[in-house]
Amino acid sequence: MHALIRHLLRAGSPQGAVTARGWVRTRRDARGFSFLELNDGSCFASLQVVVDEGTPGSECLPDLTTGASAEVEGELVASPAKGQSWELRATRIALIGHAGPDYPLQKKGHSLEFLREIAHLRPRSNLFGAVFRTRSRLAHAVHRFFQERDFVHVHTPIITTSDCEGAGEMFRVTTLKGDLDANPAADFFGKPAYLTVSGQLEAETFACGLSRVYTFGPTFRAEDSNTSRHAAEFWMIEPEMAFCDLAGDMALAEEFIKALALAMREECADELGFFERFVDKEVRRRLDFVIERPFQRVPYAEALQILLGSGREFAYPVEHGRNLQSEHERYLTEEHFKAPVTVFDYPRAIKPFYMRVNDDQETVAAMDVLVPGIGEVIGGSQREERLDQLEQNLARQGLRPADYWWYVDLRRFGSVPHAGFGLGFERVLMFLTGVGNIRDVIPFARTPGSAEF
RNA sequence: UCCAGAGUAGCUCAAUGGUAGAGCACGCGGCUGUUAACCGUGCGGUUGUAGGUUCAAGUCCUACCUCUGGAGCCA
Repeated sequence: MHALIRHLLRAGSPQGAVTARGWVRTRRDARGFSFLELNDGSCFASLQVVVDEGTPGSECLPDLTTGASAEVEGELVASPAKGQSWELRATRIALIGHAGPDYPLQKKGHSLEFLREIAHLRPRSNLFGAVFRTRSRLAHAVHRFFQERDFVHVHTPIITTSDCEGAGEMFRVTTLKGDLDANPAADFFGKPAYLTVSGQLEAETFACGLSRVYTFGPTFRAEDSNTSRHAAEFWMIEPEMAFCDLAGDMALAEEFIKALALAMREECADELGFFERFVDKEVRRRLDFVIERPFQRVPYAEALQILLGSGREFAYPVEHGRNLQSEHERYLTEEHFKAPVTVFDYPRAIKPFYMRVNDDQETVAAMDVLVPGIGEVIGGSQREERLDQLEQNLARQGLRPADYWWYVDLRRFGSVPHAGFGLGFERVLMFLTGVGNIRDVIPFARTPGSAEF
């Protein structure tokens, strides 16, 4: 394989006879020679190529316009000018792929909205190169975090027949034509099927056998929500631990967030510098905040007292039995505690059936991790492991135990306390990069009315 | 889905109801170990779509489409 530019730019000494391949960012012509900026996406920087008049292949120079692809052989030498320590002095140059004057990406910056319309070309821009290198490294960091702790990666199904999981509207998966509800038994799976909204219930079955598991895969919500934080298809990470209570769950969640922030700071340093300069000046400060400040834990009831006693006027009233609003969450983490915060023991009435009922019968062992700038990044709970209590919870929410027979079975055979949480990968990327729109941290966003690519 | 804002050249944006402009991109010429190069010059338009008001609409009115921000739902 030819050398990637990131390796060439890390050279410790001059090198003869190297080959670089990439896309032309810009060309500057001087008397008797030309400068080419060649970028291959392997790192943030481009390689400056110097092409003398008469170099073999230099007759293609007029075609080496912004966006064209090229191959350059030459010698890597120390650059005599400022701006780069190494440059490639070409001994042979060739055009690989032409890019005409209608190439949409220019040398100057583009708006994020415009780049979304050319999502097939935006990987060639500085910002999206940085975002997707970051996404790749952090995905790796996610796996490393769990693998180092003996978690087993489970590929939970994408297609599910579990309706009403309570996590939002679902996409129907069907091979039927016409009226889908006329005869569901004739459908491919013999009953209505959907794209998964969560792998949690399936992950619980594996935790109750392999002890510690996690999922990391695509998740689908058919909600007609049009915001900078929602996508119809996104990637979710859901660890699940047997023999674990809420305290253990919170500890893992806090450790996980810190580990990702640390990975961002240490393994994506170039990209972080770019995000800090051009995207969000506060991003590094937020990372340091999460890495260095100890997490604060506060029960929901106490959080309400803090909010009520704050003397602050909130747009939404603080009321027992209601979910905390984004503005409430941000007050707690940014102003009151000035630290990342884990709120736990939420009212039973606002949480789903699978969360474990506390002894007070009023609250459940649920927790949300809040960070500055974003609010909630993780939601999780200890699961209800007692058979009678789970059946009671299902009935209370109008669900039929028969529809959850295999989930209920876990409580009949060797049931154990267990707990887990869920975290949206794109939401975390937004927090770590400072990028403000979820459509810009996922390669090809699926949102209502939009699935072009 | 609700509320608000926006839609003018390839891109980013100007334009009191009265002759649609600039910068960048692109073409041509010049200059230069250049660095989002620079200087000159040229090209570039069904003003989102469809109606309406008016002597006259980019501008005012109505509907629709698309995008953005916020809300709800949530991850």
